[in-house]
Amino acid sequence: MEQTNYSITDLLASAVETATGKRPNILRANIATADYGFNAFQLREGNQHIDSVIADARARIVKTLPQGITVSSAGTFINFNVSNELLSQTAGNIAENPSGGITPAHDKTMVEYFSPNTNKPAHLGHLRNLTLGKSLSATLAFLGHDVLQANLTNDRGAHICKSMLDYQMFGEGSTPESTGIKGDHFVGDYYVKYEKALQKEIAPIVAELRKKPENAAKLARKAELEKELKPIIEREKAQQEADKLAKKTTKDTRAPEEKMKIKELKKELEKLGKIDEEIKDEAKKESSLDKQVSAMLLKWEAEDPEIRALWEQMNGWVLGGFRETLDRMNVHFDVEYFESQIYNMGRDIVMDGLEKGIFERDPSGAVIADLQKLGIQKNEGKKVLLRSDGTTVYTTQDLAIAKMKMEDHKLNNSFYVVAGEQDDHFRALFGILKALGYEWVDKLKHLSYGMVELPEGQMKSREGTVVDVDDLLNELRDKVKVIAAGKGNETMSDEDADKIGKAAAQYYLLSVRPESGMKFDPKESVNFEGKTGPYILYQYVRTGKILEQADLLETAQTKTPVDFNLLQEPIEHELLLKIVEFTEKMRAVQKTMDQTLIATYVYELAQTFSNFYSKCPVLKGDKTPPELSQARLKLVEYTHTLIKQSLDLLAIETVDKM
RNA sequence: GCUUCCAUAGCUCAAUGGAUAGAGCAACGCCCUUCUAAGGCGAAGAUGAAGGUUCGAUUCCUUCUGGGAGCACCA
Repeated sequence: MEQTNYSITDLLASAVETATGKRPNILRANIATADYGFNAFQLREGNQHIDSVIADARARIVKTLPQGITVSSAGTFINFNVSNELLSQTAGNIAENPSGGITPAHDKTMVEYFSPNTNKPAHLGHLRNLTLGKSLSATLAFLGHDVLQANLTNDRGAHICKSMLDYQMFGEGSTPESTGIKGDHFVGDYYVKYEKALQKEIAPIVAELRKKPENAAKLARKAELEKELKPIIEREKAQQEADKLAKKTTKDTRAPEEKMKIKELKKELEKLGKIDEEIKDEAKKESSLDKQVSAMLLKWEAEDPEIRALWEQMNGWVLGGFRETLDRMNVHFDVEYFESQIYNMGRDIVMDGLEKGIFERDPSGAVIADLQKLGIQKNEGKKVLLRSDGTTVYTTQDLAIAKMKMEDHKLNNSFYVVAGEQDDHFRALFGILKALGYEWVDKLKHLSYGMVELPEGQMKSREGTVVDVDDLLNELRDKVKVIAAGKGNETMSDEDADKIGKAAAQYYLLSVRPESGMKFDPKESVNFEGKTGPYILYQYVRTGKILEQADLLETAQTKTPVDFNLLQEPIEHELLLKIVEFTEKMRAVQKTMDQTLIATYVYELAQTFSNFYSKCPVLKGDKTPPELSQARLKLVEYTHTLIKQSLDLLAIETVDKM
């Protein structure tokens, strides 16, 4: 029985392997005259001349190629052309069964993402996290994993007590219901108010501290340095800009001593730059508000009924707010962890490690892991696992959760979707687990992603420069409605507008490699034209519309086999090649776990389709004969299926009308 | 100071060690009597610097320059 073919590159690689004994890496051709190719250097043995390698290989390969494929060569490449017949057949197989060319994993895999704090609403960083986590989960499921989506809510600690304290003082019994404010925003407002009150309280203390001779001296020196360096830095910047424009590098003519001096001054300024923060931190020690927060945290830990009741009430509000946002993003977790329930766990793991001599006890009584000794990092570094008062820290809990996850759910893989700020934390966590001898540690993976930055720089909740997820989604939804109305569509539902707006945001966030940071300009970043979510949805709507009309027209389904040789337009060939690329892309995703590959692919597919759409009428009887119409209709059908499939993997919802 | 990530077109981003480094936005010029112009077509525009490995480097290695993030009793 012949095996169903899902991959042209498989066919090609196998043919070459049979012919030459070597399996080359087949790429899509970069030139117009060929479809696929590989560099013949891959076949070379020793110092054989490349031309004879090519001639020899071609002569052999031509005998092993399946029907519908021809071979040629150009430069150091051996190239192939594939018939539309064979491409269509493969495309049909993929559309029928998109994961057919993938070896399924049969793994049980957990994806932990979101991980919010219950003191403020979700912001843009969380949206990148949600988008990546949700998409990773969908992709893993497609690859055959049995996926458990998990969330760890950080619902206790000093930061939670801050909003509690402020509410206790000024809340006056108001609630999200009584004020009409969404729960997470309601609580977040108290968190912000607390921070403001704190700044106000410490202002006089800060003023006093600034007068202390040592601080005053530092501050004066800082001002002096700033004044001195400002013109120099401005000149350097201007020079760099000018060089960039002129595409050259101007030689730095300053004397070496001068350069050294400037460098040292810059370093000194950088150190002094922290003086303001240091003074504030010192002032906070005097703050009655911060003392009250600490007292409240102690009461919480002692399970004081009044504090616990307030905590439960406020957390309930926040979680209710999160639930709304998550529902809107279609995120549903299978497993929910709460820090309040696990923050005390992990002590036994640490004590066990201490007994075995893996950890050490600090003179102060704290238990620490020496990261250098454990071979986790080259340079000096220590991590506290139990505080000197015996209480646990973040790392302690994470040791416990990792173990709990692996053992309770018998996982084959455990992904943590967490921002790159915590790269060191995960390196240490995994290293410590390895030192403790847990053999499953290799199954833990940190999917790290970069910060989302605004044009003004990093988002800071205290400075009110955060982009709130709910606000952003609302703005996008409204913008979509305005655009739709401008195009004559006055009746678009809120639901569709919301889907299109979300697609814009999600696609933008998924179009950048996770590890790199990204800039987000609220005014410009989320467009609706060009390489965007709405563009892809628009092409999807077009495919759907054609298929719908075809259904209406062809009341009697033609049973004659479709003749794909009727497809003579270059763009039809290109579209087939793009459709068939789906399997290769998914194999790459399987290897790299990088969903942005899918984002790129689905855009290219949509773009190729759009080109096809403008050049090749499908259902215009006067221009397109029925047989050709039928063949083109198949291309539309395959495209429709694979855009939908790809968007599913990105966790982007589709609409039927735009 | 140490660790780590990054540097590609005016801007935002692509490119498993392979062919002429791709897109989108912005700016310029065309195309709606044609399945929805949130569209299509055209022209213009780039690998931070210097070395090294290789038949071949945006990709790997070293140094430099510039940016982000992190550096034990927060999470």
